[in-house]
Amino acid sequence: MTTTSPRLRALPSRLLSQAATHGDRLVSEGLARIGARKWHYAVLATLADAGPASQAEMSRRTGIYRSDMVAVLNELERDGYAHRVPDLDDHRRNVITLTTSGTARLRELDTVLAGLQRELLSPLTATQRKQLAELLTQLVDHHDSPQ
Amino acid sequence: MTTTSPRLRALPSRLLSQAATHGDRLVSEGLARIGARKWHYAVLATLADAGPASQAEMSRRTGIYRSDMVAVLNELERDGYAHRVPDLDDHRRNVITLTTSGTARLRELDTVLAGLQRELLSPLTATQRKQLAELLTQLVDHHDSPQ
DNA sequence: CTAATTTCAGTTTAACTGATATCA
DNA sequence: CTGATATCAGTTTAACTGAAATTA
Repeated sequence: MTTTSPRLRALPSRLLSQAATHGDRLVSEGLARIGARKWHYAVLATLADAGPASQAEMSRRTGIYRSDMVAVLNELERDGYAHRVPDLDDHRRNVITLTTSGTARLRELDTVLAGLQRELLSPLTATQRKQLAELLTQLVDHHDSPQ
Repeated sequence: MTTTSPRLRALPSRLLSQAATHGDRLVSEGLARIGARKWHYAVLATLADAGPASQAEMSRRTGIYRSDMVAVLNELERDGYAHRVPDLDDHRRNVITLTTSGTARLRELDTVLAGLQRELLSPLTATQRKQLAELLTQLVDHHDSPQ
């Protein structure tokens, strides 16, 4: 983009925005090539790491809006990666579970995503990548629970 | 947001996205309180730092689309912060210039923005802030001109 | 004729809100 | 009755595309 103004170039919020836009595009395009989207990964990874849950709970765990979660699960179910099963203990809920091919799909997405992250971070050394992750985690955690 | 999955939590592209979203919101809300938007700042700062230019050139310098630049300049002109003057040497162009009150407005925005950046980076030490800016600049520059 | 400029009108996508029906 | 859930329908905003009119 070749920003000309030094003040603009150095503005942290703008640097964050630009880096994030680039990362998002890289990830979106990379996942699109295998017919996936980042929300798919978020749901599959969260199911694998934190176990089955209701849609509302999945929404809280991933940050995807309850209303958008419906569409994501429709797609994952259509493709056979996740299942909705009515919760017998609480009939308002569905229990979302990972299928066997969902687990396989997650492995695939993990591999593809690892490559995309490597591409995104290619100008940085291993130490710098670790530094960046730590700094960003601090920012994000502070925002999640200031004080 | 309390992301539960370790893989999600550690994903650099997601950390970037979340930090950027938070920063953007902070900046947008902060600027809105004084009736400004980040595009206004981008244009005023670029005019001050790199001098008058045509709209197309301003678009290249700031990264704002030529089509969106029209609306931004309409607002800046309405508020008396910038002027459009027809270029006598090239009648396709307008020359955009900063007015006196535009310069004052820029000073105001600089102050407000500095406070917002401080808020955004509040969980980081001065050294960490410098580190973060350097790492992000490396990412952004590499994307602007890979190789 | 080709290319650049300003402008307008429009698309796409993500993030978000609100409301409804069902059930605890 | 209050509150949570799944779902649907819709808004808002930023990022982006396309094309027309003018001039180099």
